Order: sequence, then C-alpha cells, then structure tokens
Amino acid sequence: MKKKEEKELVGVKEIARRANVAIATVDRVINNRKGVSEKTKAKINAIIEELNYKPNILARRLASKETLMFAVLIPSVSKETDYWEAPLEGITQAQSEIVSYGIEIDKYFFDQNDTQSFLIESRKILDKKYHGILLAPMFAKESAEFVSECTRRSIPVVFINSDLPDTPSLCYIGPDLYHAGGLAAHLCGYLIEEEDRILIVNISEIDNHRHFLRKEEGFKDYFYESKKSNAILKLDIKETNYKAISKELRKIFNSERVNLVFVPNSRVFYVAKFFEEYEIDNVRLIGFEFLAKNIKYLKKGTIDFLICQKPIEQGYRGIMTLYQHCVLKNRVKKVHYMPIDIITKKNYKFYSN
Amino acid sequence: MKKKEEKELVGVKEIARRANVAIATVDRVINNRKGVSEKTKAKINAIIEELNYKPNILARRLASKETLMFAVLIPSVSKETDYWEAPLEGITQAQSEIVSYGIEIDKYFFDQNDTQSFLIESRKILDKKYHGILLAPMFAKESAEFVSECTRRSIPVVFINSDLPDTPSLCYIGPDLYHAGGLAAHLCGYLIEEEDRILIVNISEIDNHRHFLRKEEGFKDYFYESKKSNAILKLDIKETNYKAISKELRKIFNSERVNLVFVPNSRVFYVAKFFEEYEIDNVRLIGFEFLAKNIKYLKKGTIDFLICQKPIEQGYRGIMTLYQHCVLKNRVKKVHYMPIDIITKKNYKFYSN
DNA sequence: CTGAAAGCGCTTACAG
DNA sequence: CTGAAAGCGCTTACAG
Repeated sequence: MKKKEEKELVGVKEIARRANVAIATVDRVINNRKGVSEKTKAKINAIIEELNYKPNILARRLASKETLMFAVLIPSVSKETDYWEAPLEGITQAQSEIVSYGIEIDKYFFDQNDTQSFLIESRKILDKKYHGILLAPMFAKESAEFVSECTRRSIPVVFINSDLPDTPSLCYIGPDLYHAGGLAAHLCGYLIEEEDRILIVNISEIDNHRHFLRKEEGFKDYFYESKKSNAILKLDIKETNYKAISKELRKIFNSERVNLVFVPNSRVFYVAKFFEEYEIDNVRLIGFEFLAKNIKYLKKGTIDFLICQKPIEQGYRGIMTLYQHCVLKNRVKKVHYMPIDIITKKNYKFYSN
Repeated sequence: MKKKEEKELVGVKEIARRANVAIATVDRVINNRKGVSEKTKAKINAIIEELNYKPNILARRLASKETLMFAVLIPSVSKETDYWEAPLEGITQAQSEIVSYGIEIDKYFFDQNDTQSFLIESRKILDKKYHGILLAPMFAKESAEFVSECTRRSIPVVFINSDLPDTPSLCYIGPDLYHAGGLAAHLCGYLIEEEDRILIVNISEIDNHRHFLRKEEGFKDYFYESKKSNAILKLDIKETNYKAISKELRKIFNSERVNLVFVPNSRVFYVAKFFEEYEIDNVRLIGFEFLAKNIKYLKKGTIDFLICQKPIEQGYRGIMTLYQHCVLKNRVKKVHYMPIDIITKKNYKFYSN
C-alpha cells in the first residue's frame, strides 16, 4: 500500500515553482491559451519537456466546468433490418462509460432510403455546437458536404461502417469491404467443387450501393486470382419483401443450376427462407451479419457461414475515438479496419459483436 | 457548451446537508468504514438511495492517497511457444490505461514445465500485500492452494486462459475449450469426405493436459452427435523439438491413410513444417492460435484454419476486471468466455487478438 | 501579459 | 461516534 507522497510530484504546481510563475500561467501554456509572452511560454515549455509532464486527466475533467457534446448520426433501425441496433448498442455502452467524465451524446437518426431525412438531421446538428460527430456516411454526396461544413467549423468527424476516403474525416472505423468479399470467396472453396456454379444475390432497394459492389469486387477478384473457373451468376433484387424476392429466386432456380448463393449483405435470411420453403438443401449459402434472423438459419444449417464485422464495436470505438481525440488529445489512427469474423453454427453462441 | 451548474448536483456535500451531518460521516457510510451509529448510517443510506447517488470515480481516485497494487502470475514466454506474449501485451495495455488512476501492476512469471517455479513465484506474491491477482492456473493443485490462501486474505483472484471451476475465484476469462474443439470438428465437415480419416496430434511435454483433453472431447463429441463415421486416430507426442515430432509423424503417415490432422494446441506449425518437408499437400490441417509461426503456414495454405480465442483480450480484460471490482466496485461476471474465432488466409490480416 | 484564490467531488488525517 | 479543514491536480473567473 504505497503512498503517493513517495512519488515524485510533477504537476502544474511544480512547473510553476520552477518557472517562477503562477499556476494559471502554466495552465495557459499547457492548453495553448493565448495571453502569454513568448519568453515565459518557452521557459515553461522547456520545463514541461524536461519533467516529461503528462497532465492528469482525472483532475482536468474534474476541474473543468465544460461539458463536451458529441453528436451521432446513423440510420434508424427499421423493421426490414435491425442491423443498426448493434452500432447503437456500442455507442450507448461508450456513452455510459464516459458520462461521468463530463461528456454528453445526442443521437440523430435518418432513413436509409431517404436522402431528405439525412439532410434534415444533419442540419439540426449544425444548428447546435458539437465538439465531435460520429457519422455513418451512407449518402456519399450529402455526407461529403456535411463533413466539409464541419471541417470549416473545426468539428472532428468519425466515420463508421463505410468510408469516404477523399473526405477529410478524423478517421474511419469499419470493415474493409473488399477483403470481406475475398474471404467469402475463399470460404466458397471449401463448400463447392470445380464444376459448381455460384449465384450472387444482391437484395437492396438502393441501386448499386457502393457497399455491396465493393464486396462483390473482392469476391470476384478472388476467383480470378486463384484461377478458379466456377461460373458466377448475378441476380439483382430491388425489393425487400419476401414475396417479391421469392419470385425472383424461383425464376432463376428453375432455369439455372446453382450450387452456392452468396448474399453480400444482411438479407441472406430471405434466401434461407426460400430454401426452406422449397426444400432446397443441396445449395450452400454465405451471407453477412450476426442478426437474429440470420442466426436462426445458421443454427439449422441452411446458412453455412455468416461474415460479421463487429458492429457493436464499431459504435463503441467510434465514440471512444472522439473521446481520445477531444478529451485525451491523443493521436488517433486514420483507418481502423474491423476484423472479418466467420460465424458458423458452432461458434455463434460465443460471438461478441 | 453546457455548464455543470445546470446539472442537479448530488455529491457527498448535498447528502451531508440533507442528513445534517459532516461530509466525513457521509464518506464513512459510503465506504463502509466503521465508527458511525446505526441511526445516522440508516439516515444517510436512505438519502443515498433517494438521490440515486453514484460516487464520482475521478474525484475518488484523485483524492485517494492509496495506490492499488495488482499482481500478475502467468507462464513466461518460452522459445518453444510465444503464446503468452499475447496475454502479456493485453495486460501491459490495460496497465498503461489505468496507471494514472493510481494503480500499479507487478508481473511474475513461471515455467510451464516446472511446478516448482510456480510455487516460488506464488510465495513471492503472498509476501507482498496485493489488492488483486491475475492468475493462469495451469497447475491445478498448486493453483487451488494458492487461491485458497488468497481467499483467506480476501484478495480477489481472476483466472485467465484456463479455469478451475471448483476454486473460489472472482471470475474466469478465457475459452470454452469444449466448444472450441466442437468448432474444429464442425470445420472438418467442410474439408473432408465421408470416408476420410482424421488424425489428432497432441504435442506436449505435459501429460494429458486438461486443456487439450477438453478440446479433444468437444471434437469427438461433435462427430458422435452428428453421426459422422470418419475414423479418428490419435497420436501423442511428448516432445517439443521438430526432429522427434517429425519422426513420429513419419511413422504414422507411412502406415496409415490420413486426410486431416487436428492439433488441439498452438504447435500446429510443427505439423505444417512436416507436411512441407515431405511434400504432403493433400492433407487438411486445423490448429490453434494466432502465432507468427502458424500464420506463415496459413498464408501458404498448409494450414487451413486456425482457431483463436483472443489471447490479448484475455489479458486486457483480466486486469480491467480487477479494476472494475477493486476500484469501481462493480459486480463482475463469474465467467466470461471468449469468442471462438476462425482464422483463414483471407482474414488473418484483419484479426485482432 | 500575469497572478491569487476559489472550486471540481471526493479522501484523509486530526481533533474532539 | 462526529466534524472542520486541508488537499488531490487541475480549471476558471476575476483583478491587476
């Protein structure tokens, strides 16, 4: 049970004593506040350097009267997919951990199928003064505009789930879509034979979503690079109700021989449902995301593999990165790719998003 | 930029005011220190309840002069396997995060093949006064004795990597070995055919290590439960140098047809090396742990799957759990199983231990 | 440009 | 059994 007194005490007090100035002046230098002559500033900085002084975050947050405000702007959870529940959970978790450090978080939600809703919410955010923003930049153009306005106001923005590489964000936290597709392709190697045929089923109301296209690219490139000759068909379904999906699937399954279906997003459960209804049990199935609807079919063996990229952690880390940057003033990594996890019927119980 | 003043202030001060006592008395009640009459205690507790008061951890650690001391007792990193580097990394990471909260960590290491070294180190720990201990209870009997002595002294002990279910620890953080074995078996289903034969290779100087036996059990039970009829052979190699291992493998590969090898620990790279040397490329290989030596063969395709259970996180969480318990006084989960991750040549780059 | 003093929400001697 | 006061390492007005 050591006592603190034994330690060498290096705080603002000691710095002030050595520099022969008041504590307030030291504080001004440490926090880059103006109103200090170059001369005293240099003197103090030298001492800070020499002492290898690190501010005590506890004391700082305790003494500071300022509450830091973060805004979160992500898609709302829809009936159709509850994917965004997971990042939200991570965000809420992070929130509870840092609330006592004087940080508050406001959450804003937009409709994934409605650009307008994004614009409305993003304007609300700009109307308030936030110290940091966590954003899912689904709509590329609108997000870029929003971010450049934030940048003008020096508000750091963290991207999760998908990236806009050319937009000046603080960082990106999320999947490497290309390699996720590549992994799916690699797993196919274990599921099918040389002559077998693959069907990519893209179920999405939004046309040619970057998200899915990039995965598809990684998927196809893997086959190309590993010189596999399996036929790869593609089916685009622009609706997200089971009836319509089932109809389209029926059509293609009646006319084509298919041995494996790859669904590059979370709607793989629709295909599983179709397989079950039509008693198709000799076709392998790979998809994305750890959702209850998907796990149900994974358990039964209808879905072979789910690929998942820690959606909860994306939300959690997103907030924590803002905290690192704004509060602790730490440098943060520009890109943080999530692991690409493989979920099967035998390990899903232990999976932590 | 809200100000704190806007918030309702509920601290020791307000409680003291309402209870009409001094702050010190409130402090005594909050921290269960003695020297308070039942009457005032009840009164203060009622107010705490009513206000739903949560102590401010920042202020507590800042004001407290006491440094909390944790001890870590894990195997040393040997040339033969660098597995324990990973948990150690997690421990060091956690350490750096909580050092400014007035917590110090001392690390002790024992030799996995030497019970005596464990006894020596554990005695050193008992000679000092620690507030919490992180332990890898490899040696069941000796660990149990050590833990019961700790329990007598009310020192909480957290287990990582392997559990002693009947020993009174604060909690266990690590793999569910049985299900890890089951997952390996499940993956086999994708790698081999009905007639194919499986060889379990156990490489370990220690006899019948609980660790490996439990995985083997999960592995075999899966085959039994899923009514697969593949032959399962077993080879025990009690040495950990390549020459001896290679000799044993050669012997069995000369006399038996084997289509898949399962190594229930991290020494799978020895088998991979053997395959490479003897140009065996039609035998599938599954093993454990994300080690450089293993990844090398995963990349080349010699190893098909590695199963990994977040060793870094085990160390990190172990320390953080002690922190949660000792500093934040939070309840901790009795058992925290790690996810069972599947690593392939296509996702290892993104894996985070 | 600089300083003295109060205060953040706790804990810790010390006094009674 | 209880209280008044100092202090943890910072920040924040306010005064000069």
